[in-house]
Amino acid sequence: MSEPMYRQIADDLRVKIETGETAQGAQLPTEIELMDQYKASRNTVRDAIKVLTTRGLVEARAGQGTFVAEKVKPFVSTLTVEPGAGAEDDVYLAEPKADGREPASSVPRVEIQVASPQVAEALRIGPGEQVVSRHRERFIGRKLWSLETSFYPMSLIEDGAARLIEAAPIEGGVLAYLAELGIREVGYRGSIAVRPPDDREQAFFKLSADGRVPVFEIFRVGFRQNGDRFRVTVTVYPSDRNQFLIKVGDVPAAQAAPR
Amino acid sequence: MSEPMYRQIADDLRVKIETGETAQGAQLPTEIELMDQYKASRNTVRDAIKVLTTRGLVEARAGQGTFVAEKVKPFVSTLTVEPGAGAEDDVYLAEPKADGREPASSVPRVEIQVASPQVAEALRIGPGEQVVSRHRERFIGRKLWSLETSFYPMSLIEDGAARLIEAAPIEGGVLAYLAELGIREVGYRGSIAVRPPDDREQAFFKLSADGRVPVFEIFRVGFRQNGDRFRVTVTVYPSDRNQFLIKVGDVPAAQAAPR
DNA sequence: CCGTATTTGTTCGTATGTATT
DNA sequence: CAATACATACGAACAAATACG
Repeated sequence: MSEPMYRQIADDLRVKIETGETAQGAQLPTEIELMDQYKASRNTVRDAIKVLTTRGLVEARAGQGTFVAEKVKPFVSTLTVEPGAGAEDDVYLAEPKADGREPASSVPRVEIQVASPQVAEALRIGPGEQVVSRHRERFIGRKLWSLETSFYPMSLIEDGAARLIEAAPIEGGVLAYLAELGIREVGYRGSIAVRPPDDREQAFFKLSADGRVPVFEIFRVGFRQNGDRFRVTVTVYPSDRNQFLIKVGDVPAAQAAPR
Repeated sequence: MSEPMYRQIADDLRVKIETGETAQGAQLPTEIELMDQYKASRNTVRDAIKVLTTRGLVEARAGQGTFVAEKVKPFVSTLTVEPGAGAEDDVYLAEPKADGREPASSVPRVEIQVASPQVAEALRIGPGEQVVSRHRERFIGRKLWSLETSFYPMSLIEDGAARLIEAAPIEGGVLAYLAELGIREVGYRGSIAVRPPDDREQAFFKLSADGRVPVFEIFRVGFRQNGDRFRVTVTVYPSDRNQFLIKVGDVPAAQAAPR
């Protein structure tokens, strides 16, 4: 016939979920019960459930059952913040504290590394040159929010930015600290891509092991007055609970209507 | 012991693909051959391949075989284009014509619709009010690139923008046409999210039926001089072949180093 | 803490259907 | 039409995680 049985079952269950007939967080019928309902074998029922799992509609937990996934309220971050505006931290982001959720960061892990080809290219330094890497894990409330790594060329240290290599937060933000030293960011360029998470990201964000939930990778290059590139920041966000805003030109201050 | 066999097989194949031992576009061993190689049953081998399919690493074609997926060169679009700059079409995007790939659009499908709650909210019109919807399919070369729908409040038509309801392209772009009528966009706000594709999108972009490849949804609201919202544009891109740039402040004109 | 029942996870075997060459 | 390769479907068994008395 036309549609295979497992997809028909999946579709039937999907409709029940999307119309709310099966409530969020509620348990689906067990595989045995579904076998009965649809007169199908256990493997076929499982194939149907796998479709829903891949779409993120349900979550199966061994020993417990299969449950309708809870929809998470996305974090909204603004990408287009005028440089130098405000005492921002390592990020260019206006944090999503609007609805009372306050972002926080781990103490940075600071390393001196040989620049990866991508970072070297972005900073316009030679391959094999060293950079300072400052890596942090960021939270909102108790929720894991993002992984962020900034890379600075060693020349900044030689120019006096010694605190960059201290494994401690720089209060007021790195940008403010560098500005004191005369290194001002006058603009930045960013790219936004989506890719499957690597193992580290999967573990940190507790993403499903099947790589179903991709991550945003935001790659930013900061420019100083003379046009030099003085910093690269790579931030990774799970795509299922994040959303980004951009503003261009004159826009009223009122809140956006996301999604 | 620990790792199930199908994941071990998947991992082994993944490494072979990522190291290039199995070249792009090359055919994987058939399921029968893999059964032999790994001393596993056909179902187990298929489970392993399903993992790779979900990650987008391979593509199975019935009757032919399973092949290593070709990596597509992403289209890069700039999101932060100053309004009024250039004669852009229905989009706010600087098109990715840099590498000789020219974007093209279908003739718009124009409809008068009752605004969805989201569109109504974004345009700040009452629920149930009507809007003009202009929907287009966009290509780069022969590749499917994006689906775009713009919504305009009916009040624009009453103010003289009659050509908005013609099912024909507006040469020079809608923005330029509206500007002639004194309706100028002075800024916009956009949101970027990622979600699984719906059936229409899956069919149009020829995305795998399992919903593995999510789509970008870019939602933009345009503002005019008086702060009114006069247009909402929703553009959907497959996330596996698109990437976005933003520029803020002073950035040199040179090309970015994406990814 | 232990044992048992329940539920999903993994693996096998087998048969048949469908797409492609 | 036949051969090949993936897709769907069933049945069965055991493992692993969890819940509960």
